[in-house]
Amino acid sequence: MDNELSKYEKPSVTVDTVIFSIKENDLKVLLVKRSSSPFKDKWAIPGGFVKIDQSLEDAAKFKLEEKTGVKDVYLEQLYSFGSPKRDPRGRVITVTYFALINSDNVKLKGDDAKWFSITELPQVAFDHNTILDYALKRLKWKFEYTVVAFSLLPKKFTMTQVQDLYEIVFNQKFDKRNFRKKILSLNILEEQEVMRNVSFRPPQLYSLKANIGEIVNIL
Amino acid sequence: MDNELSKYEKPSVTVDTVIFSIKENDLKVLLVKRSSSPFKDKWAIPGGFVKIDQSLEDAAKFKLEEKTGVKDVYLEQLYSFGSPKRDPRGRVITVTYFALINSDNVKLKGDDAKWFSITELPQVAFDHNTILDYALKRLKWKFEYTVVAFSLLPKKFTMTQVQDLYEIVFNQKFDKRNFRKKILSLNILEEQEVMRNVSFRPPQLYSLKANIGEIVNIL
DNA sequence: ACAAAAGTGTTAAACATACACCCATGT
DNA sequence: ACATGGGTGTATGTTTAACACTTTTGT
Repeated sequence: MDNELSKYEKPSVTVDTVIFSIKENDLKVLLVKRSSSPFKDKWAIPGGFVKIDQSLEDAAKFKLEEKTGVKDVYLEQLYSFGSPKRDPRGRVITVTYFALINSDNVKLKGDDAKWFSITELPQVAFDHNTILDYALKRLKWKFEYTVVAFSLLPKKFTMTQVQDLYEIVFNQKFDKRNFRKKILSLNILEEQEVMRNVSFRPPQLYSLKANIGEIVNIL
Repeated sequence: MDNELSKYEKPSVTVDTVIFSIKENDLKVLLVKRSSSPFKDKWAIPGGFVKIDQSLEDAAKFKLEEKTGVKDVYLEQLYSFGSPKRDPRGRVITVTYFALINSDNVKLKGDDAKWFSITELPQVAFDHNTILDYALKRLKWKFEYTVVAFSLLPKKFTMTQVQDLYEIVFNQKFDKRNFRKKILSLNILEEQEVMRNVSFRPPQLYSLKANIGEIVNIL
C-alpha cells in the first residue's frame, strides 16, 4: 500500500446490525451469544469485521442473511461509534445499521442467536446497550415520520395489525377510528381481498402501494 | 496487537466535517484546496485521518478548530461512507460530521480554505458532492424539526435575522406575522434589550433561553 | 417629512381529538 | 343466539394560512 494511507496506524472497522422484528405481539431484537473473549457468553448485536473490498451496507446485509436467512429487508445506517476504549482488544470503530424484518420468513441459523423482547434485554457486550438505545429511539422516530412500519408486516395485512404494531412500538393505545382515518388519509395503501374463514366479521386486507418508499411526514 | 483484530486487513478511517455558516446573507460551506494527489488542486471537505487513540468527534473538533479557530460549535455526526472504491489510494472509510458556526468569530487559517455559497459549489474531490448533498438535506431537516438554526446566529439577534436565516436555508419566503407567531409560541427565546442607534424603528433583540438544547418538533 | 425596517390582529380552512355503537361471521 | 373482532361518523378544539397597514427612529 502507498504513501499517506500507511503513515497512520489503522483502526479495525466492524459493522453491527440491530435487527428488529415482531413476534408474539412484541417488539424483539436479535442478539447472538459470543463464543469467545472478550465478553465470552454475553449477548451481542450481530456484526463482524468489514472485509477490505466490501461496502459497509454489504457487510450488514451479509451478516443479516447469515443469521436470519432473510434478504431484501429494510436496512438503514444508524450511527458510527468510535470511542477509543470501546473494545478491550484495541481500536475498533463500528458502523451500525438497523434492519426491520417480518419474522415469518426467518429461520434462525445455529443456536447462538435468539430473539429478545425489547423490554427484557439481557446484559450485553461492549457498548451495545448504547447502540440498542439509539436504535430504539431511531425506530420510534421512523415510525412517526415514515412508512417503515410496513416492513415489519406481511405483504397483506389488516388495519388492526397496523394499529397493534404502532401500539407495540409506542407502548401506547390509539383510538381505533382516528388511527384508521389517519392511515387511510395517507393514501399509501391498496385494498386487497377480504380475509376468509374467520369466525368473526372478516377484515379487509391491505397492501402497501408499490413505489411508496420512505416518504417523510406521515402520522 | 492481538488475535482477531489483526486477522483482517484494515481500512483507513477519516473524519470529514461539512462546516456551514452564513456570510453575506448566504449559506456557505467551507472547503479546502487539496495540495497533493489524488485530486490535487481540487476542493474538498476538510478532514483527516483518525488518530489511533482519538474519538471520532474529537477528530472532527480538531480539524474544525485547525481550519477556523472556532471551538464550541454545533457538531453532529452525519453519515459514514465506505464504498471500497471511493478513494483511489486504497480502502478509506469516512465518518462525516456537520458543523454550524457563526462566522463572526472565524479567522480562516492559511489560504487553502475558502467559503463557497451552497448555490455555487465548485467541482469537489472524491465522493464529496454526495456528502455535501447529504449534509444539505440534513441541515434543512434539522431546521424544520429542531432549534439548531440559532447556532448560526450571534448570541443576540433580531426576529428578522431568524427569518432571513430560514428563508436562506429553505430558499423560500415566509409570512412575517405567521413566522414570528410560530417562533415566539415555541417559548425558546428570551427578550433582551432593544437595539439602539439605528435609523429606523429599533428592533427587539432576543437570545435563546439557556438549556434549550436540540428539542425536536418545532416549526 | 421621508426613508427604512419593525411590529401587529383577524378570519377561514385544515387538521386532530374525543367518543360509543352496530356489523359480519363461525360455531 | 352468542362470542369475536371489524368497522363506522360527528362535534369540538387546535393549528395553520392568508392577508395590509401602522409604528418608531435617524437624518
